[in-house]
Amino acid sequence: MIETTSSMMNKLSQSIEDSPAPIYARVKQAICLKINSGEWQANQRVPSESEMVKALGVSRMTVNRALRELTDEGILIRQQGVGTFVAKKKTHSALSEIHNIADEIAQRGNQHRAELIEIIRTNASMEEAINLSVRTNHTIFRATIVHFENELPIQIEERVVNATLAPDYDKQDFQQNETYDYLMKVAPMTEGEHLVEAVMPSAYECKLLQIEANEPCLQIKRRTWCDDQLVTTARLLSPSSRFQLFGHFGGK
Amino acid sequence: MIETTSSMMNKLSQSIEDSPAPIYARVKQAICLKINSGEWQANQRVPSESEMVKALGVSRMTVNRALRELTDEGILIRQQGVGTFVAKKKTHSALSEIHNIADEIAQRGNQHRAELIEIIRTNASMEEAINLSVRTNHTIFRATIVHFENELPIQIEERVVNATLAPDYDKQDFQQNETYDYLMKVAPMTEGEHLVEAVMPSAYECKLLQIEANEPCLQIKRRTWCDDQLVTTARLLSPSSRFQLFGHFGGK
DNA sequence: GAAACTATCTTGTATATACAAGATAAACTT
DNA sequence: AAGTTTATCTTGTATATACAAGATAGTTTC
Repeated sequence: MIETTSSMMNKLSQSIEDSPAPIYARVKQAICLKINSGEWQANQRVPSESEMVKALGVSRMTVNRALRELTDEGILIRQQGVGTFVAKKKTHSALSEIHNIADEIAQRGNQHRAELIEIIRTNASMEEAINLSVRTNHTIFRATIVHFENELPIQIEERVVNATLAPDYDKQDFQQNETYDYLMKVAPMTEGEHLVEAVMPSAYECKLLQIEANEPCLQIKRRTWCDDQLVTTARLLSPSSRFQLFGHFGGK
Repeated sequence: MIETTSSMMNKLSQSIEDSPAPIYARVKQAICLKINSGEWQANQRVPSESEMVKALGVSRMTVNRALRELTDEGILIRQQGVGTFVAKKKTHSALSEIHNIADEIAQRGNQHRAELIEIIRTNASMEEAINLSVRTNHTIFRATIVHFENELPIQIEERVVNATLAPDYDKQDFQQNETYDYLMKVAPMTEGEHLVEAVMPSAYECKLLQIEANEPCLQIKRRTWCDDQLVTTARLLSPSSRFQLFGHFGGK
């Protein structure tokens, strides 16, 4: 069956019903929904601007902005005189998916164990708590955890958690690494960023990691948000001999 | 001396003289020039849209597009009802994008220069040439390049290139970093992977990078393919004080 | 048949206009 | 003096209109 343009637009017009978001953003959402649901496949052509104008009842400039921004974001590909097409999904680096070291270790078939060194509940800005230039004056948890792979220390986790969003963080079982699942449950991460550096560990950190003083470490600072609210920040420190980051891009 | 708005716009109007690029792009360029030259400092307020309209003789929507895109790119910060400000310069690299250090440095508004230390054409397996467990028995180029940001060494690039796919690699201008464009031209990368580690540089590498012997470095090993053929492998070494990896996921 | 032209589709840009909404300082009221 | 209103600045969005320019299919011309 050949899908006609009108059938392509079926639910598109319903999905931009009135909501607080601006129109161009709703148009973007509606298009993303079509793509993510699989209804609009990669390389497939999407309706032209004028068709969307007719179907959605908005002006062409509004549709144009939505399509242009999605093109900038790599979701669509446009060619003057030809049309607009769904871009192939970019497989971005596994770096963005290593949120949970326990899962990674399990995936390697090794045994994971976490050791809670310290956890405190305090009232401090996130900025004070971890050097990532963020301002929130909430009650926070500050935890230090050491992760083991087959009883060998592989990572120090210094985590700061927004206690307003995750009030029961300290009641989780740290040894079984329930903390990650708990955080995802109470405040599913919608946005995040990380900073990767090479650093020399302090003497105390060397002791925790059971490494020589001259071994460099990979440090990952990560911040994750849920709907514009900072949920948690983390500083992850791993000795280079036991931890590497691997990423893959392009291809299938 | 207080800088008046009119003096802020002095050369701005001259710099968008007619050229092939669209007007909004020329407005963006002119603003970037002001920022990169240091005339508009970080956190400083820039002229309002209506002021730019008057000064440049273009419509407000065109100025708005230029400012909006620069905001999306993290160059500017806008606040409704208040104004537009120069954002603090970000000194990190985007991890999700393909690495071309020259472009990244240019994007930061800094000057890039590359120095070719050595290039040889030889017959060896890629596996021998760089320790990444890859087998190809082709003729290869092996080059060592040092990249400078504002005359400060920021990265050592040890590159191995498949000479069958890129026969004229050694004829490119290394100082101008034509090599990246050349590789993309002869064998557009369709797939790649990278491995990130923290390492201690050798004495020779410290000398090339002009750093102390105890400074850890971020090492990125990268392999890129074009249609299942290995095009090039690279080992990129950057001192932690001058180079960080940055990644962003989720959100818009 | 081949080349040139044309109509018509597409996206890309530029403009004027309009109103909404956030922020701020001055003016006003109590 | 303290709070309220108002005027006015800012950015944010939505629209209609217009023309430019790339691509393509069909038509005409030679």
